[in-house]
Amino acid sequence: MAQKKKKATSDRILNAAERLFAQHGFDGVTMRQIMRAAGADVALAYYHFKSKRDLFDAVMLRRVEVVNEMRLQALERVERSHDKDDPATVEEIIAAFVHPLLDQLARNQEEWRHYYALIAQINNSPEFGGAVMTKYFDPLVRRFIQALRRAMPDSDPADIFWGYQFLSGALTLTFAETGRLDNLSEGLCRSDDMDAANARMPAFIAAGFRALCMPKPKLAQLKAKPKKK
Amino acid sequence: MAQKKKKATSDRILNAAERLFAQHGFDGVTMRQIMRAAGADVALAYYHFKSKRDLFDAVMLRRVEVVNEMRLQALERVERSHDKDDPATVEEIIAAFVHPLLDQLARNQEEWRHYYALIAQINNSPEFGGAVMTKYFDPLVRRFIQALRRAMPDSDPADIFWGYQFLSGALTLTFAETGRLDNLSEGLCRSDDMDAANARMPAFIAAGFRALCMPKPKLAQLKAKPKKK
DNA sequence: GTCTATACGGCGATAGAC
DNA sequence: GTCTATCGCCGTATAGAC
Repeated sequence: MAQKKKKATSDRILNAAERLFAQHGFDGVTMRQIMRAAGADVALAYYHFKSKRDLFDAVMLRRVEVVNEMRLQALERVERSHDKDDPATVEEIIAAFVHPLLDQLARNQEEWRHYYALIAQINNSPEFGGAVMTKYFDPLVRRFIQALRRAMPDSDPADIFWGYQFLSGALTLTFAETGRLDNLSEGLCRSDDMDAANARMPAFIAAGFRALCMPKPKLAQLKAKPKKK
Repeated sequence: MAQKKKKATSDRILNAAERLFAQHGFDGVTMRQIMRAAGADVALAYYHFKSKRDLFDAVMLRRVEVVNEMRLQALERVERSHDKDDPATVEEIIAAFVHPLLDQLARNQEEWRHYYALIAQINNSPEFGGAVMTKYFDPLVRRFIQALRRAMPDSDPADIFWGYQFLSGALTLTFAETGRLDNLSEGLCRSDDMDAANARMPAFIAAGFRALCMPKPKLAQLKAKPKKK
């Protein structure tokens, strides 16, 4: 029961921290606010997590393995259904990258939305963005980039990296749920409508990749004499 | 000379604040740090700008009219070179939205890069994102969305708004210059290479819009009998 | 316009009783 | 595991001399 209670408390701390970090940023929140929201004393945060920065890392770590595993499995499922003569399409690869995230968010909104909003902030922060995103996500991203390269074998690698940059920005802004889309569309679209995002993003992004990596002149040239470089 | 000096000081404060807000976020910076970087006393910040939040707004305002005016003129130039029978293309409209920003950044990097990085953070922040971006940018954005609607007259308005959301995310992450692209590509691409971004973004985004708003069945139908609607 | 001095509260973090 | 008490420091902001 001591163990059970420990788990419950540290989870409550993580939940409160996740929500508040996502809403106000790392520096926009104090440990006292977090612990007030968690319903426990400040000292307990330091007992469980040692420091504010370590608490932040714990918040990041808790969910990252779950989503990355889902996405890896989605990619492997796509790859298993193809082979060398029939490579996976760009659409399928992008969908494997995007859908598990948006599905999770659509189904488990209350539990996951703050985590996603936090990722959106981190991804665009010069202070954390480079290092934290690289650390937690790039191993998986490299696998997806390899898959994209196989799907577009004559593309310039730089085009694929830039395409990933655009994908990453589009995806994380969708996570941010800032309400701007709601304002702009005067209520026609809602930032938190993940079904709407899910239905549109893979088509949008895949078309972008194709235009970037396989523009029509190149495509024609490619058909005429393949494997030019 | 008193006036001259006043301008010089408040500009130095704005420059220091812009850089530090962009690097660490609004709450990640203190007035003392800003004024140390500006080489003046803390009290002067309050004399010139009244409060930290007002200083932030002044930082935002200083440049926003410049960039929005450039983008508006680029759009009007595009529209003037077309008419009802020959509407502007999606590529041209997106380029008018994106190019002035990236050009400015490529040419005046030292002066403008921190401002852009700040926009990237704001756009993805639940706390400021919705309100601040709406306030400063949405009037212009509405004009671009009207132009896009004219370029794709049979599209679902919701598709255009979601496309804009993806565009906005891709654009601002490119501004953030977090260094993640550098890590991921192992030096092949550089986050601050605005020529590379400039060359790729309009093609990528325009293709995305087209796939979203004018999927092939619709496109064929459109070609078969133009001037529908 | 600029600086000195200062107000008052909240910050992250820890020691130690229970 | 949990709470009380406390440390030393720094936050935003202002009053008033020059």
